Amino acid sequence: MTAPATTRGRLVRAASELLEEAGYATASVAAIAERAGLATGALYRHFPSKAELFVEVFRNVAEAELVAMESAAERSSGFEERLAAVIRTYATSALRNRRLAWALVYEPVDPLVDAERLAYRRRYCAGMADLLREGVRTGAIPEQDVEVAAAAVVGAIAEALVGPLSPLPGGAQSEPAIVAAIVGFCRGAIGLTAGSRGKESTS
Amino acid sequence: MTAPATTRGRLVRAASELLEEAGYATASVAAIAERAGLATGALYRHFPSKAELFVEVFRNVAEAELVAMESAAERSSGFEERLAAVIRTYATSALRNRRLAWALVYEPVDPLVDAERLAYRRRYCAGMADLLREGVRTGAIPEQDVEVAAAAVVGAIAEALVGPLSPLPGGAQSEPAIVAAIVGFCRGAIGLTAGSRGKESTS
DNA sequence: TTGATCTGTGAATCCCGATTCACTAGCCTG
DNA sequence: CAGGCTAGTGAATCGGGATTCACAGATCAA
Repeated sequence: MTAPATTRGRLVRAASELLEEAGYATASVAAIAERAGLATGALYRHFPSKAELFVEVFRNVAEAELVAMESAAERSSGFEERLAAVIRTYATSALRNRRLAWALVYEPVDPLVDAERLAYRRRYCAGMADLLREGVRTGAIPEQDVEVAAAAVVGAIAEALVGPLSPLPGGAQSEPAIVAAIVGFCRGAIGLTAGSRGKESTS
Repeated sequence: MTAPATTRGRLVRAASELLEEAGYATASVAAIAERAGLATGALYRHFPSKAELFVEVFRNVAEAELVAMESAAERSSGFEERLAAVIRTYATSALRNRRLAWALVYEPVDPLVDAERLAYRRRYCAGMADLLREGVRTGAIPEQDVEVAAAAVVGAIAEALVGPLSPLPGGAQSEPAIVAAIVGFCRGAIGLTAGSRGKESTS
Protein backbone atom coordinates (compact mmCIF):
# COMPACT_ATOMS: atom_id res chain seq x y z
CA MET A 1 0.00 0.00 0.00
CA THR A 2 2.83 2.36 0.80
CA ALA A 3 6.33 2.46 -0.63
CA PRO A 4 7.81 -0.47 -2.52
CA ALA A 5 11.25 0.72 -1.49
CA THR A 6 13.15 -2.50 -2.06
CA THR A 7 13.34 -4.42 -5.29
CA ARG A 8 11.84 -7.36 -3.51
CA GLY A 9 8.96 -5.16 -2.53
CA ARG A 10 8.47 -4.02 -6.07
CA LEU A 11 8.26 -7.61 -7.21
CA VAL A 12 5.64 -8.43 -4.63
CA ARG A 13 3.74 -5.35 -5.59
CA ALA A 14 3.91 -6.13 -9.29
CA ALA A 15 2.75 -9.67 -8.67
CA SER A 16 -0.19 -8.46 -6.56
CA GLU A 17 -1.23 -6.03 -9.21
CA LEU A 18 -1.15 -8.60 -11.94
CA LEU A 19 -3.06 -11.00 -9.74
CA GLU A 20 -5.72 -8.36 -9.26
CA GLU A 21 -5.89 -7.36 -12.86
CA ALA A 22 -5.80 -10.60 -14.70
CA GLY A 23 -5.43 -13.50 -12.34
CA TYR A 24 -2.77 -15.95 -11.45
CA ALA A 25 -2.63 -17.60 -14.82
CA THR A 26 -1.68 -14.41 -16.58
CA ALA A 27 0.88 -13.42 -14.02
CA SER A 28 3.87 -14.99 -15.71
CA VAL A 29 7.34 -14.47 -14.38
CA ALA A 30 8.13 -12.42 -17.43
CA ALA A 31 5.15 -10.15 -16.89
CA ILE A 32 5.88 -9.68 -13.22
CA ALA A 33 9.49 -8.85 -13.85
CA GLU A 34 8.65 -6.45 -16.61
CA ARG A 35 6.16 -4.59 -14.48
CA ALA A 36 8.72 -4.35 -11.73
CA GLY A 37 11.14 -2.95 -14.29
CA LEU A 38 13.45 -5.95 -14.21
CA ALA A 39 14.55 -8.80 -16.39
CA THR A 40 13.09 -12.22 -15.64
CA GLY A 41 16.28 -13.57 -14.15
CA ALA A 42 16.39 -10.90 -11.47
CA LEU A 43 13.32 -12.33 -9.83
CA TYR A 44 15.32 -15.35 -8.85
CA ARG A 45 17.74 -13.23 -6.88
CA HIS A 46 14.91 -12.52 -4.49
CA PHE A 47 12.72 -15.59 -4.57
CA PRO A 48 13.66 -19.21 -5.12
CA SER A 49 10.64 -19.68 -7.34
CA LYS A 50 7.53 -18.06 -8.66
CA ALA A 51 5.47 -20.01 -6.18
CA GLU A 52 7.39 -18.63 -3.21
CA LEU A 53 6.81 -15.14 -4.47
CA PHE A 54 3.12 -15.77 -4.56
CA VAL A 55 3.13 -17.31 -1.15
CA GLU A 56 4.30 -13.96 0.06
CA VAL A 57 1.69 -12.14 -1.99
CA PHE A 58 -1.07 -14.27 -0.57
CA ARG A 59 0.23 -13.98 2.92
CA ASN A 60 0.24 -10.20 2.67
CA VAL A 61 -3.25 -9.86 1.36
CA ALA A 62 -4.73 -12.46 3.66
CA GLU A 63 -3.05 -11.01 6.68
CA ALA A 64 -4.41 -7.56 5.96
CA GLU A 65 -7.86 -9.03 5.47
CA LEU A 66 -7.80 -10.91 8.74
CA VAL A 67 -6.53 -7.94 10.66
CA ALA A 68 -9.29 -5.79 9.22
CA MET A 69 -11.90 -8.28 10.29
CA GLU A 70 -10.50 -8.72 13.74
CA SER A 71 -10.37 -5.03 14.36
CA ALA A 72 -13.88 -4.68 13.01
CA ALA A 73 -15.00 -7.30 15.49
CA GLU A 74 -13.27 -5.57 18.37
CA ARG A 75 -14.70 -2.24 17.48
CA SER A 76 -18.23 -3.51 17.96
CA SER A 77 -19.75 -4.94 21.07
CA GLY A 78 -22.31 -7.63 21.51
CA PHE A 79 -22.65 -10.76 19.45
CA GLU A 80 -25.01 -9.48 16.81
CA GLU A 81 -23.00 -6.39 16.05
CA ARG A 82 -19.78 -8.32 15.94
CA LEU A 83 -21.17 -10.83 13.50
CA ALA A 84 -22.56 -8.16 11.24
CA ALA A 85 -19.32 -6.21 11.39
CA VAL A 86 -17.21 -9.19 10.42
CA ILE A 87 -19.42 -10.16 7.54
CA ARG A 88 -19.72 -6.62 6.33
CA THR A 89 -15.98 -6.11 6.45
CA TYR A 90 -15.28 -9.17 4.39
CA ALA A 91 -18.10 -8.55 1.98
CA THR A 92 -17.18 -4.97 1.37
CA SER A 93 -13.55 -5.71 0.76
CA ALA A 94 -14.36 -8.60 -1.53
CA LEU A 95 -16.80 -6.50 -3.46
CA ARG A 96 -14.26 -3.73 -3.85
CA ASN A 97 -12.00 -6.09 -5.66
CA ARG A 98 -13.70 -9.17 -6.94
CA ARG A 99 -10.83 -10.49 -8.95
CA LEU A 100 -8.50 -10.48 -5.99
CA ALA A 101 -11.11 -12.05 -3.78
CA TRP A 102 -11.63 -14.74 -6.36
CA ALA A 103 -7.92 -15.43 -6.54
CA LEU A 104 -7.75 -15.59 -2.79
CA VAL A 105 -10.53 -18.09 -2.52
CA TYR A 106 -10.92 -20.11 -5.66
CA GLU A 107 -8.36 -19.57 -8.33
CA PRO A 108 -6.08 -22.44 -9.29
CA VAL A 109 -2.56 -22.01 -8.02
CA ASP A 110 0.49 -24.13 -7.27
CA PRO A 111 0.24 -26.47 -4.34
CA LEU A 112 2.65 -24.29 -2.40
CA VAL A 113 0.45 -21.25 -2.77
CA ASP A 114 -2.58 -23.36 -2.18
CA ALA A 115 -1.28 -24.36 1.20
CA GLU A 116 -1.02 -20.72 2.12
CA ARG A 117 -4.53 -20.04 0.97
CA LEU A 118 -5.82 -23.01 2.87
CA ALA A 119 -4.18 -21.78 6.04
CA TYR A 120 -5.86 -18.45 5.53
CA ARG A 121 -9.27 -19.95 5.02
CA ARG A 122 -8.84 -22.13 8.04
CA ARG A 123 -8.06 -19.15 10.17
CA TYR A 124 -11.01 -17.28 8.79
CA CYS A 125 -13.27 -20.22 9.36
CA ALA A 126 -11.88 -20.83 12.82
CA GLY A 127 -12.51 -17.20 13.71
CA MET A 128 -16.06 -17.51 12.52
CA ALA A 129 -16.52 -20.69 14.52
CA ASP A 130 -15.21 -18.93 17.63
CA LEU A 131 -17.62 -16.12 17.10
CA LEU A 132 -20.50 -18.54 16.71
CA ARG A 133 -19.42 -20.46 19.77
CA GLU A 134 -19.55 -17.26 21.73
CA GLY A 135 -23.06 -16.68 20.45
CA VAL A 136 -24.13 -20.13 21.54
CA ARG A 137 -22.52 -19.70 24.95
CA THR A 138 -24.24 -16.42 25.61
CA GLY A 139 -27.50 -17.78 24.33
CA ALA A 140 -27.70 -15.33 21.45
CA ILE A 141 -28.16 -18.19 19.00
CA PRO A 142 -29.41 -21.73 19.49
CA GLU A 143 -27.26 -24.77 20.07
CA GLN A 144 -25.80 -25.90 16.75
CA ASP A 145 -22.88 -27.47 14.99
CA VAL A 146 -20.65 -24.42 14.84
CA GLU A 147 -18.03 -26.01 12.61
CA VAL A 148 -20.45 -26.81 9.86
CA ALA A 149 -22.24 -23.53 10.36
CA ALA A 150 -18.99 -21.58 10.15
CA ALA A 151 -17.98 -23.34 6.95
CA ALA A 152 -21.40 -22.75 5.50
CA VAL A 153 -21.35 -19.08 6.40
CA VAL A 154 -17.95 -18.65 4.80
CA GLY A 155 -19.11 -20.52 1.74
CA ALA A 156 -22.30 -18.58 1.47
CA ILE A 157 -20.49 -15.29 1.58
CA ALA A 158 -17.85 -16.37 -0.87
CA GLU A 159 -20.31 -17.75 -3.33
CA ALA A 160 -22.72 -14.89 -3.11
CA LEU A 161 -19.89 -12.41 -3.55
CA VAL A 162 -17.31 -13.83 -5.84
CA GLY A 163 -18.79 -17.00 -7.20
CA PRO A 164 -19.49 -17.17 -10.87
CA LEU A 165 -23.14 -16.99 -9.98
CA SER A 166 -22.87 -13.80 -8.07
CA PRO A 167 -25.70 -11.42 -8.77
CA LEU A 168 -23.87 -8.45 -10.25
CA PRO A 169 -22.88 -9.92 -13.61
CA GLY A 170 -26.47 -10.84 -14.27
CA GLY A 171 -29.06 -8.63 -12.67
CA ALA A 172 -27.12 -5.68 -11.41
CA GLN A 173 -27.81 -4.63 -7.85
CA SER A 174 -26.24 -2.11 -5.57
CA GLU A 175 -23.42 -3.40 -3.45
CA PRO A 176 -24.91 -2.33 -0.14
CA ALA A 177 -28.06 -4.21 -1.05
CA ILE A 178 -26.09 -7.39 -1.65
CA VAL A 179 -24.17 -7.00 1.55
CA ALA A 180 -27.38 -6.44 3.45
CA ALA A 181 -28.95 -9.48 1.89
CA ILE A 182 -25.98 -11.60 2.85
CA VAL A 183 -25.94 -10.37 6.41
CA GLY A 184 -29.63 -11.10 6.68
CA PHE A 185 -29.13 -14.53 5.20
CA CYS A 186 -26.36 -15.39 7.62
CA ARG A 187 -28.28 -14.09 10.59
CA GLY A 188 -31.16 -16.35 9.81
CA ALA A 189 -28.84 -19.19 8.98
CA ILE A 190 -27.43 -19.36 12.44
CA GLY A 191 -30.71 -18.76 14.16
CA LEU A 192 -30.97 -15.08 14.82
CA THR A 193 -34.29 -13.48 14.15
CA ALA A 194 -34.13 -12.38 10.60
CA GLY A 195 -34.71 -8.66 10.54
CA SER A 196 -34.75 -7.20 7.05
CA ARG A 197 -33.96 -9.63 4.30
CA GLY A 198 -32.79 -7.32 1.60
CA LYS A 199 -35.81 -6.94 -0.58
CA GLU A 200 -38.54 -4.91 0.98
CA SER A 201 -41.08 -4.88 -1.79
CA THR A 202 -42.11 -7.38 -4.40
CA SER A 203 -40.55 -6.09 -7.59
CA MET B 1 -23.26 -46.07 -15.72
CA THR B 2 -24.18 -48.85 -18.11
CA ALA B 3 -22.33 -50.08 -21.17
CA PRO B 4 -19.46 -48.16 -22.75
CA ALA B 5 -20.28 -49.84 -26.02
CA THR B 6 -18.57 -47.41 -28.34
CA THR B 7 -14.94 -46.38 -28.22
CA ARG B 8 -16.05 -42.85 -27.72
CA GLY B 9 -18.03 -44.00 -24.74
CA ARG B 10 -15.05 -45.77 -23.29
CA LEU B 11 -13.03 -42.59 -23.54
CA VAL B 12 -15.66 -40.59 -21.73
CA ARG B 13 -15.88 -43.28 -19.11
CA ALA B 14 -12.13 -43.43 -18.64
CA ALA B 15 -11.93 -39.68 -18.33
CA SER B 16 -14.70 -39.62 -15.74
CA GLU B 17 -13.00 -42.29 -13.70
CA LEU B 18 -9.70 -40.51 -13.70
CA LEU B 19 -11.42 -37.28 -12.80
CA GLU B 20 -13.00 -39.00 -9.84
CA GLU B 21 -9.88 -40.74 -8.74
CA ALA B 22 -7.22 -38.12 -9.06
CA GLY B 23 -8.64 -34.93 -10.47
CA TYR B 24 -8.41 -33.05 -13.69
CA ALA B 25 -4.74 -32.30 -13.43
CA THR B 26 -3.79 -35.95 -13.35
CA ALA B 27 -6.10 -36.93 -16.15
CA SER B 28 -3.61 -36.56 -18.97
CA VAL B 29 -4.48 -37.56 -22.46
CA ALA B 30 -2.02 -40.41 -22.18
CA ALA B 31 -3.62 -41.72 -19.00
CA ILE B 32 -7.12 -41.48 -20.39
CA ALA B 33 -6.20 -43.28 -23.58
CA GLU B 34 -4.37 -45.98 -21.72
CA ARG B 35 -7.29 -46.64 -19.42
CA ALA B 36 -9.58 -46.84 -22.40
CA GLY B 37 -7.18 -49.35 -23.92
CA LEU B 38 -6.07 -47.05 -26.71
CA ALA B 39 -3.05 -45.13 -27.83
CA THR B 40 -3.03 -41.40 -27.28
CA GLY B 41 -3.57 -40.55 -30.88
CA ALA B 42 -6.83 -42.46 -31.06
CA LEU B 43 -8.48 -39.97 -28.74
CA TYR B 44 -8.25 -37.38 -31.45
CA ARG B 45 -10.30 -39.53 -33.77
CA HIS B 46 -13.22 -38.96 -31.43
CA PHE B 47 -12.65 -35.55 -29.92
CA PRO B 48 -10.99 -32.50 -31.40
CA SER B 49 -9.24 -31.82 -28.12
CA LYS B 50 -8.89 -32.90 -24.54
CA ALA B 51 -11.04 -29.98 -23.47
CA GLU B 52 -13.93 -31.08 -25.67
CA LEU B 53 -13.78 -34.52 -24.18
CA PHE B 54 -14.09 -33.06 -20.73
CA VAL B 55 -16.91 -30.82 -21.75
CA GLU B 56 -18.80 -34.00 -22.47
CA VAL B 57 -17.73 -35.55 -19.20
CA PHE B 58 -18.92 -32.55 -17.26
CA ARG B 59 -22.13 -32.36 -19.16
CA ASN B 60 -22.90 -35.97 -18.38
CA VAL B 61 -22.25 -35.76 -14.69
CA ALA B 62 -23.98 -32.45 -14.24
CA GLU B 63 -27.00 -33.55 -16.19
CA ALA B 64 -27.40 -36.63 -14.04
CA GLU B 65 -27.08 -34.53 -10.94
CA LEU B 66 -29.70 -32.05 -12.04
CA VAL B 67 -32.10 -34.76 -13.06
CA ALA B 68 -31.70 -36.44 -9.69
CA MET B 69 -32.47 -33.23 -7.90
CA GLU B 70 -35.44 -32.41 -10.04
CA SER B 71 -36.94 -35.79 -9.56
CA ALA B 72 -36.29 -35.56 -5.84
CA ALA B 73 -38.16 -32.29 -5.80
CA GLU B 74 -41.06 -33.73 -7.73
CA ARG B 75 -41.31 -36.74 -5.48
CA SER B 76 -41.96 -34.57 -2.46
CA SER B 77 -44.82 -32.18 -1.92
CA GLY B 78 -44.92 -28.90 -0.09
CA PHE B 79 -42.23 -26.31 0.00
CA GLU B 80 -40.38 -27.49 3.07
CA GLU B 81 -40.14 -31.08 1.92
CA ARG B 82 -39.06 -30.07 -1.53
CA LEU B 83 -36.31 -27.87 -0.22
CA ALA B 84 -35.03 -30.53 2.12
CA ALA B 85 -35.16 -33.15 -0.59
CA VAL B 86 -33.17 -31.05 -3.03
CA ILE B 87 -30.49 -30.21 -0.53
CA ARG B 88 -30.30 -33.74 0.74
CA THR B 89 -29.97 -35.12 -2.77
CA TYR B 90 -27.12 -32.83 -3.62
CA ALA B 91 -25.40 -33.24 -0.31
CA THR B 92 -25.61 -36.98 -0.33
CA SER B 93 -24.29 -37.32 -3.83
CA ALA B 94 -21.46 -34.89 -3.16
CA LEU B 95 -20.55 -36.69 0.00
CA ARG B 96 -20.53 -40.01 -1.78
CA ASN B 97 -17.87 -38.75 -4.09
CA ARG B 98 -16.10 -35.70 -2.82
CA ARG B 99 -13.42 -35.63 -5.42
CA LEU B 100 -15.89 -35.57 -8.25
CA ALA B 101 -17.98 -32.95 -6.52
CA TRP B 102 -14.92 -30.85 -6.04
CA ALA B 103 -13.96 -31.15 -9.67
CA LEU B 104 -17.46 -30.21 -10.64
CA VAL B 105 -17.48 -27.09 -8.55
CA TYR B 106 -14.01 -25.79 -7.94
CA GLU B 107 -11.23 -27.56 -9.73
CA PRO B 108 -9.20 -25.63 -12.27
CA VAL B 109 -10.00 -26.59 -15.82
CA ASP B 110 -9.67 -25.15 -19.31
CA PRO B 111 -11.89 -22.23 -20.14
CA LEU B 112 -13.95 -24.42 -22.41
CA VAL B 113 -14.74 -26.84 -19.63
CA ASP B 114 -15.21 -23.98 -17.26
CA ALA B 115 -17.96 -22.59 -19.40
CA GLU B 116 -19.77 -25.89 -19.13
CA ARG B 117 -19.38 -25.93 -15.38
CA LEU B 118 -20.63 -22.40 -15.16
CA ALA B 119 -23.72 -23.28 -17.12
CA TYR B 120 -24.36 -26.13 -14.74
CA ARG B 121 -24.02 -23.97 -11.67
CA ARG B 122 -26.27 -21.37 -13.16
CA ARG B 123 -28.94 -23.92 -13.76
CA TYR B 124 -28.60 -25.25 -10.28
CA CYS B 125 -28.76 -21.78 -8.83
CA ALA B 126 -31.69 -20.85 -11.01
CA GLY B 127 -33.53 -23.94 -9.85
CA MET B 128 -32.88 -23.02 -6.27
CA ALA B 129 -34.07 -19.48 -6.90
CA ASP B 130 -37.27 -20.82 -8.43
CA LEU B 131 -37.85 -22.99 -5.43
CA LEU B 132 -37.31 -20.07 -3.09
CA ARG B 133 -39.58 -17.88 -5.16
CA GLU B 134 -42.29 -20.46 -4.78
CA GLY B 135 -41.73 -20.39 -1.05
CA VAL B 136 -42.07 -16.65 -0.96
CA ARG B 137 -45.19 -16.75 -3.10
CA THR B 138 -46.93 -19.30 -0.91
CA GLY B 139 -45.85 -17.47 2.19
CA ALA B 140 -43.72 -20.32 3.48
CA ILE B 141 -40.74 -18.02 3.85
CA PRO B 142 -40.50 -14.25 4.23
CA GLU B 143 -39.97 -11.79 1.42
CA GLN B 144 -36.29 -11.78 0.45
CA ASP B 145 -33.77 -11.39 -2.31
CA VAL B 146 -34.07 -14.85 -3.78
CA GLU B 147 -31.16 -14.47 -6.16
CA VAL B 148 -28.68 -13.71 -3.45
CA ALA B 149 -30.25 -16.25 -1.16
CA ALA B 150 -30.05 -18.95 -3.81
CA ALA B 151 -26.39 -18.22 -4.49
CA ALA B 152 -25.66 -18.23 -0.80
CA VAL B 153 -27.43 -21.52 -0.28
CA VAL B 154 -25.52 -23.11 -3.11
CA GLY B 155 -22.28 -21.70 -1.77
CA ALA B 156 -22.98 -22.80 1.75
CA ILE B 157 -23.67 -26.34 0.65
CA ALA B 158 -20.66 -26.48 -1.59
CA GLU B 159 -18.31 -25.09 0.98
CA ALA B 160 -19.60 -27.17 3.82
CA LEU B 161 -19.39 -30.30 1.74
CA VAL B 162 -16.47 -30.08 -0.57
CA GLY B 163 -14.58 -26.98 0.42
CA PRO B 164 -11.11 -27.35 1.80
CA LEU B 165 -12.52 -26.43 5.17
CA SER B 166 -15.13 -29.10 5.19
CA PRO B 167 -15.46 -30.87 8.49
CA LEU B 168 -14.70 -34.44 7.55
CA PRO B 169 -10.96 -34.19 6.94
CA GLY B 170 -10.45 -32.68 10.34
CA GLY B 171 -12.93 -33.66 13.01
CA ALA B 172 -14.68 -36.64 11.55
CA GLN B 173 -18.47 -36.61 11.78
CA SER B 174 -21.09 -38.88 10.38
CA GLU B 175 -22.36 -37.92 6.98
CA PRO B 176 -26.02 -37.84 7.95
CA ALA B 177 -25.13 -35.45 10.76
CA ILE B 178 -23.46 -33.09 8.34
CA VAL B 179 -26.33 -33.27 5.94
CA ALA B 180 -28.75 -32.57 8.74
CA ALA B 181 -26.70 -29.63 9.91
CA ILE B 182 -26.65 -28.17 6.43
CA VAL B 183 -30.35 -28.61 5.92
CA GLY B 184 -30.96 -26.91 9.25
CA PHE B 185 -28.61 -24.13 8.34
CA CYS B 186 -30.30 -23.48 5.05
CA ARG B 187 -33.76 -23.61 6.54
CA GLY B 188 -32.86 -20.92 8.98
CA ALA B 189 -31.01 -18.99 6.36
CA ILE B 190 -34.07 -18.45 4.25
CA GLY B 191 -36.35 -17.85 7.18
CA LEU B 192 -37.95 -21.14 8.03
CA THR B 193 -38.18 -21.97 11.68
CA ALA B 194 -35.03 -23.82 12.40
CA GLY B 195 -36.00 -27.18 13.76
CA SER B 196 -33.06 -29.28 14.85
CA ARG B 197 -29.67 -27.75 14.14
CA GLY B 198 -27.50 -30.79 14.04
CA LYS B 199 -25.97 -30.89 17.45
CA GLU B 200 -28.40 -31.87 20.15
CA SER B 201 -26.08 -31.90 23.13
CA THR B 202 -23.09 -29.81 24.08
CA SER B 203 -20.18 -32.03 23.32
C1' DT C 1 -8.88 -58.52 -55.82
C1' DT C 2 -8.56 -53.78 -55.36
C1' DG C 3 -8.73 -49.71 -53.27
C1' DA C 4 -11.22 -46.51 -50.27
C1' DT C 5 -12.43 -45.48 -45.77
C1' DC C 6 -12.24 -46.00 -40.85
C1' DT C 7 -9.88 -46.86 -36.55
C1' DG C 8 -5.82 -47.21 -34.15
C1' DT C 9 -0.52 -46.73 -33.16
C1' DG C 10 3.07 -44.32 -30.70
C1' DA C 11 7.07 -41.81 -31.52
C1' DA C 12 8.13 -37.09 -33.00
C1' DT C 13 6.87 -32.49 -32.61
C1' DC C 14 5.11 -28.28 -30.69
C1' DC C 15 4.18 -25.04 -27.29
C1' DC C 16 4.85 -22.31 -23.51
C1' DG C 17 6.30 -20.73 -19.41
C1' DA C 18 9.62 -21.52 -15.46
C1' DT C 19 14.29 -21.77 -14.54
C1' DT C 20 19.29 -21.45 -15.35
C1' DC C 21 23.56 -19.39 -16.55
C1' DA C 22 27.42 -16.94 -18.54
C1' DC C 23 28.15 -12.49 -18.44
C1' DT C 24 27.99 -7.23 -17.25
C1' DA C 25 27.76 -3.11 -14.15
C1' DG C 26 28.04 -0.77 -10.03
C1' DC C 27 30.09 -0.44 -5.54
C1' DC C 28 32.58 -1.15 -1.44
C1' DT C 29 37.05 -2.30 0.96
C1' DG C 30 42.00 -2.67 1.61
C1' DC D 1 43.62 -0.09 -8.55
C1' DA D 2 42.72 -5.14 -7.78
C1' DG D 3 39.66 -8.23 -5.85
C1' DG D 4 35.29 -9.46 -4.33
C1' DC D 5 30.56 -8.82 -3.64
C1' DT D 6 25.63 -7.83 -4.96
C1' DA D 7 22.12 -6.83 -8.42
C1' DG D 8 20.74 -7.36 -12.87
C1' DT D 9 20.51 -9.08 -17.94
C1' DG D 10 18.18 -11.86 -21.39
C1' DA D 11 18.95 -15.58 -24.38
C1' DA D 12 19.24 -20.60 -23.98
C1' DT D 13 17.58 -24.56 -21.78
C1' DC D 14 14.29 -27.66 -19.68
C1' DG D 15 10.17 -30.08 -18.74
C1' DG D 16 5.83 -31.77 -19.36
C1' DG D 17 1.85 -32.46 -21.55
C1' DA D 18 -1.15 -31.70 -25.76
C1' DT D 19 -1.24 -32.44 -30.51
C1' DT D 20 0.22 -34.25 -35.03
C1' DC D 21 1.50 -37.51 -38.42
C1' DA D 22 3.33 -41.25 -41.23
C1' DC D 23 2.16 -45.60 -41.08
C1' DA D 24 -0.55 -50.05 -40.21
C1' DG D 25 -4.58 -53.42 -39.99
C1' DA D 26 -9.52 -54.15 -40.80
C1' DT D 27 -13.69 -53.89 -43.19
C1' DC D 28 -16.51 -53.38 -46.99
C1' DA D 29 -18.32 -52.20 -51.66
C1' DA D 30 -17.60 -52.71 -56.48
